[in-house]
Amino acid sequence: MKVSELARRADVTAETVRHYTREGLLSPRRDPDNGYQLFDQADLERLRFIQRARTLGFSVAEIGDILSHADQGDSPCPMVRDLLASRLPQIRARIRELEALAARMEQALDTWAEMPDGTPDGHSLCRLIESFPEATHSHCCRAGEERQ
Amino acid sequence: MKVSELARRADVTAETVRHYTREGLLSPRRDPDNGYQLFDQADLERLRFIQRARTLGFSVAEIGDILSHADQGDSPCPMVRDLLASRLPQIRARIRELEALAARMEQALDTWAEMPDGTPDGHSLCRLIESFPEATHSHCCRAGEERQ
DNA sequence: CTTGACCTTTGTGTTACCCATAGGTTTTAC
DNA sequence: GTAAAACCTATGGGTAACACAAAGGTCAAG
Repeated sequence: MKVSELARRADVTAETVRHYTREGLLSPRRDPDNGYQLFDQADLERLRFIQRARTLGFSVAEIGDILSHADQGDSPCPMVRDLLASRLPQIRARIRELEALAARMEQALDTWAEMPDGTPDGHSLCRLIESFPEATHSHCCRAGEERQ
Repeated sequence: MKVSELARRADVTAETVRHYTREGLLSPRRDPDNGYQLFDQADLERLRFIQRARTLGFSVAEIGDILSHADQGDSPCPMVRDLLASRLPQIRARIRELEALAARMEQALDTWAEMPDGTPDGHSLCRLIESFPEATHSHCCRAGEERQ
């Protein structure tokens, strides 16, 4: 099957398939006539494996390591477990950061509900934000990013 | 003051100051002799404003909008409130995603604790991940990224 | 006068893709 | 039979918020 068919069967975009191929996670044969990439059933299973691993929080690079380990006949399972175990506390920390962010946002909205809109007077840019307490050096907190 | 001093006073890196300057959030004077960027007290306050806004989840581009609004004499406060109000549910959604991710990771680790490490036999890449149920098309869930 | 500490600009890397371009191929429809 | 639609290719640029390295100018101290 060609790129688009593989992509459809795994419910990803063709671009994603090409991306994984570029990164070496998939290695399709080539049609000698036209140079098209040809995937088989094993590639589909491999792609589904990649998707499952992604939902477990593995990066594409990590999955590449896992796969090439497995391709060489080594069991990647210990690596997988270690990666997961070390990632989990990071995820938990990230959740706490975002909860703190949400709390700050809510507190800000509550506080500001009672405040007038300040027209900048040259001294204050936006009293809403200026009145907000400076994060007491929490070093680990980044603002929330969102996708799409 | 020069870049490094401003950075030190606001507890950010000099690179961050240069970044904000490149993006137009800061507009230092230039020393006519050597071309060095010169910041004053107002820039320091502006930078602290930027930091507070960042902890509230605003992007650098959004803060740029807020600041140039304010610089033109318009009150940015309604914009600020709207942005925050629309961002908050996204943050909450992100938190739910990460909690689901953490739960999947824990479930995987629990399940795998009782499983042997599988050496790949050509059919299974890694039983640990292959045994993991495929995320039932949750479309909105990305794996967790972390910083440093 | 030479370190060393600072400054400048420019360009590259990070993550996981998405999108645009330009052009070749295959399939379908009239 | 041929032309348009739908697919394929490779390449390069964009995203967010910086970090970092390179190559070179500036400045205070010893």
